[in-house]
Amino acid sequence: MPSKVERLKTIKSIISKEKIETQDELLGRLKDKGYVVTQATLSRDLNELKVAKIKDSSDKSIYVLPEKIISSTPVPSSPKNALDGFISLELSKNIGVIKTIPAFSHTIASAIDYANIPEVLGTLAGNDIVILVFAEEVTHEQAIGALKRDLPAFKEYI
Amino acid sequence: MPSKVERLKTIKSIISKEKIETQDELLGRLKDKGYVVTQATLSRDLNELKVAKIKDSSDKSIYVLPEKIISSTPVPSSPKNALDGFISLELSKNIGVIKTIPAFSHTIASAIDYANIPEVLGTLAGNDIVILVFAEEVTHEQAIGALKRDLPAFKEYI
DNA sequence: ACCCAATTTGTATTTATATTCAGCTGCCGG
DNA sequence: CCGGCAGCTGAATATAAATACAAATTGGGT
Repeated sequence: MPSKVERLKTIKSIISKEKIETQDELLGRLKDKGYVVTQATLSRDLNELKVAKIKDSSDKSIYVLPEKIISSTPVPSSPKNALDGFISLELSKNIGVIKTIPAFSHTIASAIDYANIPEVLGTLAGNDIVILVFAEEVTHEQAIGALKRDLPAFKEYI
Repeated sequence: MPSKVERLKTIKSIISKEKIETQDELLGRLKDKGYVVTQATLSRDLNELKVAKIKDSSDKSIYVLPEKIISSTPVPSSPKNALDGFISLELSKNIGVIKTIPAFSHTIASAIDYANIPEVLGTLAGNDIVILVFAEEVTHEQAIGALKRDLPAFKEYI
């Protein structure tokens, strides 16, 4: 009788239905259902299930199943040619305007999004334009510096 | 000198680019960038950012930003709550940037449009972002106040 | 049934993370 | 200018989770 497999299924079931905050808590719920194990085993089970611990609103940490998670692993660098289609960048107050070859705007916008530049609050792509919103205190020099820093390909263009 | 705000942004940036396994590791990367804090502060920062810890392939636990995680409460097919999919709001001068779960931006933008908030001149929705343009003299506090006033659902999120 | 190897588990411990408490700083109202 | 309040932080500590190690269990293959 594959007791472990059943236990894993039960764990998934519990986690999907209740807000579990600690392994000890889960331990108790498992005991209710007849599975008596220790915290060590549970830790290994959760690892095997690749269960994540996230913070919901508010202040509580709860376990969630991996099905709920998008693109888990960060990739160190973006594609080399992510900036193909770039034409120009101009700044006005806290807004940046990138002109692109038509249809290239989305590629460039996501490259910038992906770089997750702290100074850039967000991007919005049109057909041949990308609008960048910079954080309030960021100067034009800092903005350009940040783009070059986190998206080295920019150096060739700016 | 909003040192904390900058630190939080840097944390987001680091987490999005590197596989960070522990807070001590993140502590070191922050020190590299000039932010010297203790693990206690970092724990509080991560809590504030609602950073999750997930297990990637294989056996490594890494931190990920909440943008990567689908709201643990399944989304109603016909959005009961107009703000389903809302992730975050940041302000810069007279511009507001709302991050959303992909494809939810238009729903949220129309909710804001529909609320007809006098302080909001207009909205523009991308894929996972909504840009708000505020009237010139509106302060950040007034902007947030107006959103909560005319779109009570916002209170749960901001 | 027996043996061996692999898997699973518990105990004790280490490692990682959260929290308590106190001190500091900046700001607001008087 | 002062007193007090709110936010931020570090040091110390408490709590939670992961792991080293050894013992127990399982599942063939003979």
